[in-house]
Parts: sequence; structure tokens; C-alpha cells
Amino acid sequence: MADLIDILEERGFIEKTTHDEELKDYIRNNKVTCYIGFDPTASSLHVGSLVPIMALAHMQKNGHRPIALIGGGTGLIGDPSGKTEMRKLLASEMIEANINGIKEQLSRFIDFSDNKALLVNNNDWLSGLKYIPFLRDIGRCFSVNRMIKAESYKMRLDSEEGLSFIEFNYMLLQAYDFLELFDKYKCRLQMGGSDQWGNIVAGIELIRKIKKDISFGITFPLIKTSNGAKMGKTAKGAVWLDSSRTTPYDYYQYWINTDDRDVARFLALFTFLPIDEIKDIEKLEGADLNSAKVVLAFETTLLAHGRDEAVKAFQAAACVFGERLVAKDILTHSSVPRVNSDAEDISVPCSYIDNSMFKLGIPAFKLFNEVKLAPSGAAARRLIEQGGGYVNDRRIEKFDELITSNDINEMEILLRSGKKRIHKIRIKQ
RNA sequence: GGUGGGGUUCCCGAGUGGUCAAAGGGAACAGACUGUAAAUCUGUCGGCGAAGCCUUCGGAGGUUCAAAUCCUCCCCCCACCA
Repeated sequence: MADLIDILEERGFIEKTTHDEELKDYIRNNKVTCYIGFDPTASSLHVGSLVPIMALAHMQKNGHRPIALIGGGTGLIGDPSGKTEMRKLLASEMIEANINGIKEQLSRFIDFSDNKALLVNNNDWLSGLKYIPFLRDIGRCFSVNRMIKAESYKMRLDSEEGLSFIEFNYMLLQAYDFLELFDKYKCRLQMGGSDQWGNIVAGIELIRKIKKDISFGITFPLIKTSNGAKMGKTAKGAVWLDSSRTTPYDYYQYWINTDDRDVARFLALFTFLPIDEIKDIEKLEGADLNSAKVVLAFETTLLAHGRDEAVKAFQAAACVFGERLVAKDILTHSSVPRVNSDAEDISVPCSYIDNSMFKLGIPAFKLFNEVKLAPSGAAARRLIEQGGGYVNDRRIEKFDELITSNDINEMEILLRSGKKRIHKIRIKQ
């Protein structure tokens, strides 16, 4: 069995582990079951959850059994770890809907067939807990003195907002989850973000106290871009894995715009390309990295949305920004197209507008607002006045310039905002 | 329950009667430069076809020619005390 810890380590997944040596031995010599929890706070996961997802996928690829635990029960409470503010409490119907969305997304990365991986919802065992027995059996194992020293609570304990009792309990519930999975599935390993360290250790100790048995934890580093921004956050909000929230094209573009310094690191974390090939990328500099970014964008889109969407996004980008061929000798395991393709910009955002609109003409700024290239008429106006508005690659000079039938090419008009955002209008007769 | 301090535009945060669509910073957007990168510089950054008008400073009323700013009531947060 391949040495999973080495693989994860090499690819940048590991920040800290408990019992380093015992953990390595355990994984080397056993088919292990391991779990990671996901919060059902939204109906879709986003790029920020990709590290744990990829970690589970690596587990599976190396012959182990991952469990994705969806926090349907704990989601009703909200994890305060490392957060400055209390989460809004979610209604249980919302959570139920979110769980379904998340399930589907996880299945793109992890194979849940034939119990090769499990998906569980902790609501199944948490919602039926009885308070008094829980306090007696589980609560007694926790020292409040220790808990209030936990790093994960520190921020909130120091803050003005404080920490509510319900949140303070979160640690017990997560520890109980681990115990439950240990019992049911012999799951001895929990992984999670670095903010989960306290919760993970709490579970390990609970298992030791109640079961007199050993278990392990691994935390991932918090992945930031070299710019210091959190992964997957843009001004428009998170970059989602759900194609109806973030289109495959935008998803692709998100990765294309990766900072130079992050390309190799992200290839290791967010694709399954062989690490040796990725190491070669580290030698590249400057514009040479652009090919590697194409591969990164292609592979990540492939994982999240499938081959067809990845190819479409690739072609759309070629159409808008010019074709960029990926050299044959880099990242050879990637299936990114490497020869000239008949570029078709099928995944460019597009809307259909009636021909009659253009008979009389429509002021450019209204059109930009209409297709949502600008959030308001005023914003569209500013955009164009500052020279950022284009029709069919021609800069628009006046904000109220009329866009008419003359601007239609083969039943299409291409609008562009700045350098990167485009929108296609197809004409309806 | 008592006392004190707060709630300002996407975020942080100034503003204590007109000069306030509201300083400053961040984020964002556009331009120049570039490689769909970073950094830097410049401009913009509530809405309206832009003239002026409309909406915004926790909520509802009120005082005033004029209210983010003063008064009343209410809601929420925080600290200390009980």
C-alpha cells in the first residue's frame, strides 16, 4: 500500500498530525477508515472545501475508506472555532436541502458506490441524544478549564461578542461524532482544517477515555493565495463548486488567474497529476507559467464539472483571449487539449435578446446593465466613461452610444467589460 | 434587573444641527503598464438618460426652515454590577 502520509505531505496537505510515528505505522499497515466533517451551511461546497475533499479522494485512491460526515446535527449549532462572530443558526429544512446538494458534489470527487466511501449525517445520532445521559457519559470527560484554554475558542473568548453556551458545546458534539464513527466503522482517523485541531484532539481523548483505544488526527494548513487572501474568496463571494452558482467558465477563469507563486502548490493540492511532473513546473518562471495555469484550470474544472465542461471552458477562453497551446512536454498526464482546436465559445455567458430591440438601437450603458455586466445603469455608465466597455472588441466612446442592428455579426453581439468579463448576445428574430 | 458604552454606506471606521451621499483605510471596478500574473501609478466606487431629484446612517414617531447629529419610545449588541 502506498504511503499515504508521504503523499499527502509531499502535496502540501499536512500541517500537523498527532502521534506521528504511530499514525504512519497504522496507515502503512492497515486499510484505514477516516473521516472529515463538512458543514451544511450552504447548498454547495466551494473552493475552500477542496482541500478536505481532495484529501479524502487521495485516501480512496490509495485503498483506504473515506467517510464524509455532513454536519446536519452540528450544523444546527455552528462551529465557533476560529471565527470572530457567531454563525446564524440555520433552520433544519434548509440544512436538509443543503445536504443533498453537498452529497452530489462530493460524488464527483469520491466514489461512494459499494461502500467504497461512506456518507453519513451526524443528525442521525445527535438529534436523539438525551441531555442528562449525555452530560453524565460524555460531559464528564471534558474539563472546562482545558476547553477555555483551547486556541479554537480563544478568539471568541477574547472578543466583545463572546461565546454562547450552545457554541461552547460544539466541541463535545464533534468529539462525540468521532466516538460514534469509531464505534460503528472502526474509524480511527479524523482530518480537518487547522481550525479543527482542538475539536479533533477532543475526539481522540474522548475515545481514549471511553474506549481506552487510540485514534489519530491530521490537520490541513489553511490555504491562502500568495496575496494573503483566503482560497476561493472573490469580491462576488465564494467560488462555488455548483455550476449554477459559479459557471464552469468562471470556475476555469478563477484558476487561470492564479498567482504565479501559487501554481505549483495548487497543482499539487487541487489536481491528481503526478507530483514529479508538478515539481518540474516549479522551475518555470514568468510567462512560461501560463501553460501550467491552463493545465491547472483545466484539471480543476475537469474534476468539478466533468470533461465536457472543462473542454468548453478551455475553448471559450481560447476564443476570448486567444488560443494558448500547452507544450507537449509539461504535465504530460494532463488530458488538456494540446493541439489546435476548433475553438467555440459555447460556455461564454450568453443571453438572448429580441431583434426588435436593435432596430431603434439601445444605449450602450443600458445594454451593459441589462446583461449584468454592470450592476446598475450608473455603474455601466462609469465603466464606459472610463474606457472599459467594448462592443465586438471596439471600445465604446460614449456611454449612451446606440447599439443597433449594425453591430450584429452573424446574429451575435459580443460585449466586454474590462479585459476579462465578456457576455454574448444572441439575436432572436 | 441596575449602570455605563455602542448599532454609520460591501467591511473596518470618522462624523454630535446646515458646508453630508457622509472623512480615512480595506475590498471591488476601470485605465496605464503587462503574461487573462504580481507590483505600481491614476480614476471611480447609493439610484435615476445626470439637470436636478430620490433613497441611505438599528426601528418608529417628534422638535426644527434644516436631523446621521437634538427629544421620546422600541429592538439588538457589549462591559461591569446583581
